[in-house]
Amino acid sequence: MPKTPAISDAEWDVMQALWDESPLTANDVVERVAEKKGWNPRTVKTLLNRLVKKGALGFEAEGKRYRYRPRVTREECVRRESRSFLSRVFGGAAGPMLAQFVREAPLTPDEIRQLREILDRRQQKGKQP
Amino acid sequence: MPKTPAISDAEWDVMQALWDESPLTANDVVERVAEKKGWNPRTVKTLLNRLVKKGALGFEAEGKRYRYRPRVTREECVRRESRSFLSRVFGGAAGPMLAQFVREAPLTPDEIRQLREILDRRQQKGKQP
DNA sequence: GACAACCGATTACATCTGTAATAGATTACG
DNA sequence: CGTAATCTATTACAGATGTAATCGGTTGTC
Repeated sequence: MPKTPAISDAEWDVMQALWDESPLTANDVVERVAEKKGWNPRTVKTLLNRLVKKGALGFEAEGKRYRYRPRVTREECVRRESRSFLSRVFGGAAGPMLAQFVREAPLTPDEIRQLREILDRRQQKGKQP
Repeated sequence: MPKTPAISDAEWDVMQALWDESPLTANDVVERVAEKKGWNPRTVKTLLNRLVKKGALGFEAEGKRYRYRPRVTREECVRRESRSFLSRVFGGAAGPMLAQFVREAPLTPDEIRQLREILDRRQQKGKQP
């Protein structure tokens, strides 16, 4: 497993676009994130470059342009960010964090049902060792 | 409501100490976080200073030393970080985020029960319009 | 073939962060 | 009192970040 590099706020937007669909050319990425974020296309190019340097993205040349694609999975990065968030803000205690969100986050009835199911399954697992 | 300033990783450790107990002198804070984090006491002083400048901490002089205390609540900051984390990593969708954590986070049976209860209450609320 | 358009590479630059060290004021000790 | 110890304030400094602009090569256009 390649260690997932640190990915900054702005860089996340670029990664998300490429996790949603890849490979993409720089311009493809610009189309998907630049206007949404109010960024200059140059800014997006810079971010792509940095992400390549960090090893988070790779690319193949296609004629004079590049086609970028992730070299780290979204899951790895999500896990890393989650751990970091959890330890920074909740001292690593998932329970209280979840309690807060489950109490306050906007959730559809369906999502509530799904979460209950997941918890049910976990509870069952715990019962029969 | 004072806008909560951005609080960096290292600064969170200092804030947590002061949210747990305040006011504290610089040395009190050093005692609580420096060794745990392997920081030089100077580093803690720097962080205290920056947090004062940011408006996250206030202090009263007590003789030649200061007694620091938070000027923003933990809740505000937690909410801010949570929103930021959620939108960066999960595009703002709390449902999937919770699903992932509820599936993978280490939770005690008791925590699982509590989460179920919270969900139950929310489900009830939804039923009676 | 000349010039414009486009692309990636390099450079810019102010902030923020992590991590201290030094300076200056003050106080406590001998 | 004078000197050392102790505080806070100021300064340091490299790396990360946000946000671009410029350089240099390639290509498409007339």
